[in-house]
Amino acid sequence: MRLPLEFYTRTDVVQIARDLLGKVLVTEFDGQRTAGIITETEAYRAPEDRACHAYDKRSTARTEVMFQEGGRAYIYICYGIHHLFNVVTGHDGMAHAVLIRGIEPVEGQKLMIERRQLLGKVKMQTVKPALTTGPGSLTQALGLHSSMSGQSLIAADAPFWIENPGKEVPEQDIASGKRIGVESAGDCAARPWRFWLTTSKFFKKPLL
DNA sequence: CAAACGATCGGCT
DNA sequence: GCCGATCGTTTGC
Repeated sequence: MRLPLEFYTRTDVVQIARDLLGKVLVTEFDGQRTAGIITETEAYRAPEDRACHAYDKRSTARTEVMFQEGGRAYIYICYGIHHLFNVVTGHDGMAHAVLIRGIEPVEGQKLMIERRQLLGKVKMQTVKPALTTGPGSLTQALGLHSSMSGQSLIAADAPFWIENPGKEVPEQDIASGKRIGVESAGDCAARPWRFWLTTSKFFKKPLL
């Protein structure tokens, strides 16, 4: 079943980042469906988290969606090329989000490979970790785009959503460490707000 | 209006 | 392990 609004509007974004591991991210539009188990996440928590785009309550045209009620997508472009997918959480005005950094394909693998060849100019022919590991890679595989930022994950006609497959992820299968690429965030850089499923091969290497 | 800067990726050494 | 690509957003003058 799809995760309900109440899953996203909880106030502890770090807990939500943990809870998203093992859940299934599904995209379905233009008659094409792809899905993958979420294997790696990072929590971002404005206003005091310097690594967050909405740090110090900074609201711009780009980050405005982060301030809305949880249960939407915040998708932005990084390094001019990569579209990074985040799940907005918390109440209206909170500016919390979880970056999805890795998925393990479970549906539409062929389509994922086609999209990666087209958008990422990779020559991959089979499913392997590089297909959907890394925040910029999984959005290509799932067909997600920054133009979809602000879309609801709850609406009946949503083009993408997250499902609960029903099986619990054992606590011992979850590891945590520093977030990646946020060295300039001062003391916030040390926060262990990155989580991954140790039972999967679909997460990035740095383990601390 | 100009300039610097990324929550990265993939190829090559 | 290192390095260049690439461009929308933000910030500074």
